[in-house]
Amino acid sequence: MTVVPFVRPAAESPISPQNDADAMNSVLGKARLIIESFTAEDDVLSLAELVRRSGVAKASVHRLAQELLEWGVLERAGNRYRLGLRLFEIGQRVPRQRTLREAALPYMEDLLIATQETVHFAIHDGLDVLYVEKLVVHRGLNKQSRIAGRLPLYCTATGKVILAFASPSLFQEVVRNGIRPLTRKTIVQPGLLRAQLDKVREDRLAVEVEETRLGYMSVAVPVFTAPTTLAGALSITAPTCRMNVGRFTGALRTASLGISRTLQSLA
Amino acid sequence: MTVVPFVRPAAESPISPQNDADAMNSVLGKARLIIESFTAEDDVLSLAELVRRSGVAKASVHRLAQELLEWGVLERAGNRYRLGLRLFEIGQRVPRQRTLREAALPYMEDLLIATQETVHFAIHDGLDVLYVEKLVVHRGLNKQSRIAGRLPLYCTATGKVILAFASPSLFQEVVRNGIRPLTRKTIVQPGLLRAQLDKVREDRLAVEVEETRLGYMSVAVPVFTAPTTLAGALSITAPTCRMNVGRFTGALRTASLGISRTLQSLA
DNA sequence: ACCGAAGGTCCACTCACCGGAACGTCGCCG
DNA sequence: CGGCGACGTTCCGGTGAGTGGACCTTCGGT
Repeated sequence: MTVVPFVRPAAESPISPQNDADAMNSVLGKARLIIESFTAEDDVLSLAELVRRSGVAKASVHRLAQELLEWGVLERAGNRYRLGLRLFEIGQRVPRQRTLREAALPYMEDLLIATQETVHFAIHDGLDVLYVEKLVVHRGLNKQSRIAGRLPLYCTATGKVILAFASPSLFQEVVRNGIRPLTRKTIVQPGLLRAQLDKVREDRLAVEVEETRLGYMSVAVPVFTAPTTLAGALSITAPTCRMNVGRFTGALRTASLGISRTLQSLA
Repeated sequence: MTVVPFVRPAAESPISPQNDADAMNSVLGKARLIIESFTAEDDVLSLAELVRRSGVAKASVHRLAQELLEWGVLERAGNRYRLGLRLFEIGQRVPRQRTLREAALPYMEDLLIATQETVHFAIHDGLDVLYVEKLVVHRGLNKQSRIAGRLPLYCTATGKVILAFASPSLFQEVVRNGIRPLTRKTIVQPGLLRAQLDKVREDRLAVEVEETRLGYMSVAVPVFTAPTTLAGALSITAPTCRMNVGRFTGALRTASLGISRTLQSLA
């Protein structure tokens, strides 16, 4: 059995300021602590591990787990627990995600075929980009990003698009929150970043060069629901050597227009 | 404002036997009733509508909604509610769905390119198939199936695969539960269905001809995690006139083997 | 001005929830 | 073998989180 350290990193968690302070004297708070004990890496947890991670009393975890089990939000795996299918099912009903995905997916497939590189569609959530959809070409083994994964706004091409078209206060908040470099190429000077964002707004195009991961770069364009309102950003990521900004930008622009049109027609 | 009838259909709901009987005297039960008030069609609900649909007292719905709002499980849209992004995010962490999706998606893209028809990956859940992933070619406007959507086991190609390789008791349960035809071509005689399933097991191939929707048919093949254990089923759906069983079967078999290999390698 | 229906708030009662403690079981080690 | 620690599970009495009826305000229609 894998030994798990007592404290969770809890550094990147954008969930809430009071992580376990007063969330505990409400049933929903406890349920939340239990459910959020699962991560993409540790997806099967024993009761004892749940107790440790959530900080909820053992008897309570046990009782709540039974109830979540009956609901289908949790499942048993041996005598350990994992998140259940019902959660996936409900998660797919989320309107923001569903409409964007339905509109974007066909165009993303076109992009994938045309470029043979990884395609992302990301939206704004807190201080991160949240990947709503991602398509990879065969054997592109990248554990870097995953669907519903998060990355900072400041070091991704999609994030720069979102920052560029969002209110200036978001940029300030990002700076105030601190820019932690992911690679030695990550842009950490707020002034430099701001200058880039001005250019992004003008060109309707953002680029990120090995700022998230060495050896890889991305290009992103905005996707609008209405002429003024940004829905999200569409990007292509490729090894720096294979990147062809000009060609990819054209393909991205075409796809972005198609998605915008689809979104507006079904609104 | 749309008028909503007081009682929900509640016919197809595989959620639970006691729909609102004693689920109400537990916080989680109430939260469940509230969350499951949202459907793919009615995805934005007012407080009053939530009260009507869930059957929970107004003050309680209000209080719980605030808490779910803070969590991000619900979002506000004006002064109405909808399911929130956090739910999508958590839903994508569900292991069963995530590993299958990651393994299957690239091969499904190949299938889409090769056939230019709708591709489904479905798994078994209760008496239904649950679509884990779905790819459609451009402008294939089909509201019939959607990701995380459900259809009965007995009238889908994927469902027949699952029935064929599951324990016989599942077939009995399906029959006992009653076979309601979706079209006039849906097979309703248990004997006939059982004979088909025997053939499916032998051929490792299932076909459905306009049994779900007139004008459309599907072909499905099994996907195994281990030589004995079924992971799910992979299918292609097309208008009857365009269907080419022979060619599509070959493509499906290839993809199925690829997915199986990927699944086994990362297990 | 009146009405009905909506969202939101209040508050005293009470029962669902809590969690410490105890129990049965497993695997490990001396 | 027998003791030990860690685990999953169950029990039960006290209590405060949760409850929901009543109430207030706002808004749109007549």
